[in-house]
Formats: sequence, structure tokens, C-alpha cells
Amino acid sequence: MRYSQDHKAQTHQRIIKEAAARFRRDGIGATGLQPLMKALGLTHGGFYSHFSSKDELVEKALQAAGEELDAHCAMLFAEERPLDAFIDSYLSEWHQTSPHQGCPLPTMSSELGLRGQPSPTTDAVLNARLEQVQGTLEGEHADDRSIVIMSTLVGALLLSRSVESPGLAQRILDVTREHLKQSRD
Amino acid sequence: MRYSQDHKAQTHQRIIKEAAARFRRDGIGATGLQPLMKALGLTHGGFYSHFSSKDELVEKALQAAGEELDAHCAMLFAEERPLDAFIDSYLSEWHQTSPHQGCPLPTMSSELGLRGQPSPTTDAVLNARLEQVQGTLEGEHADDRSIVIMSTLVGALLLSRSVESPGLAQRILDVTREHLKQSRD
DNA sequence: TGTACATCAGTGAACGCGCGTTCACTGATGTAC
DNA sequence: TGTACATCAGTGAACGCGCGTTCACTGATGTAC
Repeated sequence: MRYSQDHKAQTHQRIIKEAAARFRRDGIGATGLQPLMKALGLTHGGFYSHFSSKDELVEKALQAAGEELDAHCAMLFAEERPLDAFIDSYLSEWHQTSPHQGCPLPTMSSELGLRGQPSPTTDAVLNARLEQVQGTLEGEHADDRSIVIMSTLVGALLLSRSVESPGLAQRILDVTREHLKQSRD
Repeated sequence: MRYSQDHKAQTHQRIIKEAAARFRRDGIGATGLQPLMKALGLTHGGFYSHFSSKDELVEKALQAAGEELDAHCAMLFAEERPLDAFIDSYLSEWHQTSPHQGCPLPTMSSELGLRGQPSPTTDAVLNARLEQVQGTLEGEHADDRSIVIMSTLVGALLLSRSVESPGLAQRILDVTREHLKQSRD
């Protein structure tokens, strides 16, 4: 049946949003299109009215996750101590336990890199963050230091999500957060 | 056919070694048991003479990768400047392009963490590295600082492998390596 | 020592399953007259 | 304005494929007598 004018655009965005969440939470390879469409109350056959392949959806979902992150960071970097706010948010318990709503770098991008199909969108997501962090840094080599900060944030979040011991997971977040905030200036 | 006495033990180890390489290079989910056994000149049916399930192999392969890393690090930490040697090795071009022979933390462990089935072996691999790094550090809070160093190493390697631009990938390694070596003392 | 038998690592076909993708079809809506 | 037609988002069965796993079988070796 033909739906009202902007119905398709809405469905299109719903698919992308649900995919962006599942890809980050479960992994790209482990996310099936059939369960994804079913969760939206649709049948899987209709998927190809919106995307030419799963790969195209992966790319769109990574972009969408990047835009979510941009929006979230726009708020953080408007605060008084923008870098501290960003660090606190990145290494928060909420971010640790909510990969489906968080930064796509430790989840989607690392899986794409692993599979040998890195996307330019990964570079865009990372570069956006590097520039924002760099803007808050005083002194020399702000661009270099922003790279170290992002590496440390991504690594700490990834390790925290990977270890089995809840105590160690929390400790990684706490220690890294304090270190990054102290060595800020 | 029945094979000579230690034949089975040898095959067992060959399967683990090949799996440890493939799991790190291609990912656990993307590695099939059928191609794995075929690469060793065996048929897939025989797999279950050695392991009760793929999950058991995953655990054994993660352990084996940890032991490989232990052996490699034992040499590095016997050098004159052990921490520098470890940092240089971890952020080397060789490690960047050889995930199948490298640290399992940014590859296998992160995938296991993603799938919500973290293994105690991940904690063992990380703790072994934390203790070695900690042993080289002077001053206060050596244990905390070792956590930050490991987070930074893992994050930098992961990002370097994830981005599309070779220039950015190299820069992440270079900048992080210099930062960690300078802030050593 | 020589022979008969038991073992069991490895074989290869088959199992059900979910995957990404294709395709003929439906039917409410937008458009043309 | 009212009617006939074209559109096309979504349906649901089917495709081939590779997955992890099972299973009856093979046959060279180790063991028992």
C-alpha cells in the first residue's frame, strides 16, 4: 500500500536509528536485518526499498551515530569547563553501560577496522572530536595532545567494557578520568 | 585411523594456534570452523574430537594469545629500558599491521566484551601487562599510572587500525609513542 | 615373536538454522482527466 | 468534483549459502595374549 508523503522518510530514519543502536550494542556482524525490521514492526523484504545492501545501512548508521555524538558534544563543549565535561561524560558509568547510545569508535569503527573495511566516516567522527578537544587546549602541540587524549578515552572505555571484574572496570574509568583531568594544563 | 602417541596433542595445539591468529585478524564471529580446519589440512568433523564447542576454542585461543604475548613481553621487559621497549613494540608498524600475531585485547577481548561474554582470561592478560608496566614505574601511584598507560596503548592501536587515512593512522602511533615515553618519569 | 582385537583421531555427509537478498504481489494514496 | 489509473512502501515466501554441530564410519596404531 502506498503511504502518505513523508511516511517513507520517517521509516528510513527509524531503520537507521535502530540499526545504529544495534550495531553499537551487538556488533555489526551479529545484527541481522530480519530481527531489526521485525523490531520496527516491519517485514524484512521491505528493507531493500530503503537501502541497496546491509553495507549501505552500516555506513548510514555510522554517520547517524556520529551525528548523535556531535549533538551530545555540542552541549558538553558549551559548558564552562568543556574538556572536563567531555572526559566525565566519555568515562561515565552511563557511557560504559550504554554502548548502543554512545560513541561509535570503540564499537562500530573498531569492528569495521577489524574486518578491513574502514570507512571515511570513522575519520570524520574522530577528527570532529580531535578538533573540539584541541580547541580547549592551551600551550604547544594541542593537536598532538588531543590525539593522546582521544586514544586514552577510547582505550579506557574499551578495556572497561571488556574486563569481567566490575571492580577493575570501574577502576579503569576512575583512574583514567582523574589522570586526564589533572594533566589537562 | 589411529595416530601416533602425541599426534593428537600436536593437532590440538595447531588448531588453537591457527584459531588464535584468525580470531584476532578476522574477528571471532567472522571465523568459521570449516575454513579453519581446512587450512590445517583437516576436515571439520574432527573438530569435536578436540573441543566441545567453538566457545571452548575461543577461550583456549585467547589463553594462547595471552601466552604468546607473555613470551614476547618477557623479552622486552628484560631490556635496559623495558617500558620504552614495550611502548615501541606495542605502537610499532609491525603490531599495527599484524593483529593476528599481536595483543588480543584490542581484538578478541573487545569482541567478547561487545557480545556481553567477557572472559576472566581478558582480566588475566590485562593484569599481567599492568603488573609488568607498574614494575618499571617509579614514584607514587604506579598502579594507577600503569592503567592509564595500558588504556592509552590499546586505544591508540585500535584507532590506528580503524581509521582509513594511512597518514592519520601513523600519526596516532607516533604522537602517542612520544607522549608516553616523555611522561614516563 | 606373532596374531587378534580394541582404540579413537580423523572423515565426510547430513542436520537445522539464520543470514543477506530477490521477487511477484498488494492495496491505500496521489495524480490525471 | 468525481472517477479511473499509476505509483510504490511494504508483504511474505523463497533463494542459495555458510554456520555450528552431529553421527556412522574408517583404518593405522597400540595393546593383550
